[in-house]
Amino acid sequence: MESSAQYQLLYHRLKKEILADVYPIGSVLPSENDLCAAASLSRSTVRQALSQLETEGYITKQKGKGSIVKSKSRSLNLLSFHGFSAMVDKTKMSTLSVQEPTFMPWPEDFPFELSELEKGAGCIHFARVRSVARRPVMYELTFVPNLNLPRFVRQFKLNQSFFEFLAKEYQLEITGMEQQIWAVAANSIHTQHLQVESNTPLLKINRKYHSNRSHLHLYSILYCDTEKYALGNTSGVINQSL
Amino acid sequence: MESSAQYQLLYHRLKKEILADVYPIGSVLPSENDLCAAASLSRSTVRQALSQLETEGYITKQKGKGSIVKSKSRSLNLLSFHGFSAMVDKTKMSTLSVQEPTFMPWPEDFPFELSELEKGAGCIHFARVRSVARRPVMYELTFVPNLNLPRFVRQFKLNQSFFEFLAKEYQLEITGMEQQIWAVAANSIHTQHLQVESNTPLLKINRKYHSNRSHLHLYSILYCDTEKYALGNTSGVINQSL
DNA sequence: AAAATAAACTTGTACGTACAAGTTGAAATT
DNA sequence: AATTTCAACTTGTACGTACAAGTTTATTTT
Repeated sequence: MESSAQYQLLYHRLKKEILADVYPIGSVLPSENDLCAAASLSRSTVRQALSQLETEGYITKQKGKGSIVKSKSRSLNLLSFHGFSAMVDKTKMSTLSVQEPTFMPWPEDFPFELSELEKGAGCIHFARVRSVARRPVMYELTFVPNLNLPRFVRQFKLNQSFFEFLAKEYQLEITGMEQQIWAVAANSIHTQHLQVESNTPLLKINRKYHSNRSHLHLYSILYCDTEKYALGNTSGVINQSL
Repeated sequence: MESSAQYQLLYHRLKKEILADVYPIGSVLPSENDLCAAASLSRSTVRQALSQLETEGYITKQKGKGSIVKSKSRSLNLLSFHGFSAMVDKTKMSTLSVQEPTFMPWPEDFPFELSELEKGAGCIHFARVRSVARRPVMYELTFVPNLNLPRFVRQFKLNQSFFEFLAKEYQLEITGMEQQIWAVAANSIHTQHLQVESNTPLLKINRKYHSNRSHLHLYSILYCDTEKYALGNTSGVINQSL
């Protein structure tokens, strides 16, 4: 962490504590004045930290009441499976390795444009199948340019979170992404991995992730069986008021 | 406009001026000190307005340089068609009315949960087909609760932008949305409107839009033929957890 | 002329004060 | 006991100061 600003330090601390359930969802954070006293900071500085938590969706503030913890992450938004009414139980999710991480040249029909830097570096590729309640729902192909990611092939285990691994091992954070979405008919590869009949409609998503290393992008190709679980996400600033 | 706060007034003024090309994309806003002097405000207040413009994606700030206009809207991200490499020519897009706006009760199998307020109000419904280069690509069903939207049925023309109409007529702004996405096989209704063969894979998207009126939501059901054009979007700062 | 330096900008961080306005619960009144 | 009132919270808005740090332009020096 190289953020030396006081409000950034407080922001990170509060975010960690929210994620660690020190302040569970629905609970109220200490008041601004309490945070001032505890951290020996001015109210302006404390408010700057809280403001960042608010814009990132972790808390909502209510005049007269306080700062209420809203959610523990805003990234569920990007790629989460939903049942028809309730969120899928995370304990029922599992990941199967289809292709262990290997170093290889970029595929010839790679659907994304690559920079010269990326082309020259070659890529690391792996593939996984995600299941919910033992039912395969997503077949995911990931491609990473081999740029300053030492020991990746050996150290990354496919059953762990890819993004968390990148953050912990390389201080690499995902800052944004572009995606394109199609509906396609399942071919023989998909029928095998997703256990669906041929020509079943599948969601195909091509994703390019941007990171805090300006020239390093990650690429994913996803095939999703939405027969039972829809792919859901949320975007923008949503007003609460349950 | 019922925002009496000074920073809100400045925020709205600057936003309008950005949209009106007083400050085109890439240009630099007046410096914070200039804005202070011009509006007789303190720098904190000016910074609060600029901060809001920044989090909403209108400007980026750069230390030492200034506030640079980034984009004129943040909602195009939500729904745009892409060709394989370049954006589709907007002049080739057209809209066909399938169902003119009519007042009706909510459908019995409506896929979203409705509040009691919305249920009681009934809904306004209309449907459109969007085409790119004379090829139908999207069949869109829209449902709006009949809440304080006078003259809607009479005044809204289906070939105009729905969101722009709401903004201009009712000062209604879209602040966010939730969506669920499926891949489905085309049935007889879709084959008719989208001119595709039966069982063609289609993208189905259910959307709930949130607005600046906290109890007013808009609902859309979309069917997209992605044979030729993918549905693309970009999302800003996101977090890990995959 | 070229390079180093300094001055004059810009935004970023951090401190402080004061009061407005919404919420809550205890105290006083009925 | 029920209601009203008020005090003690909470966040929101707005003002001010001071300095740090990045960028650009003008000046001075080489």
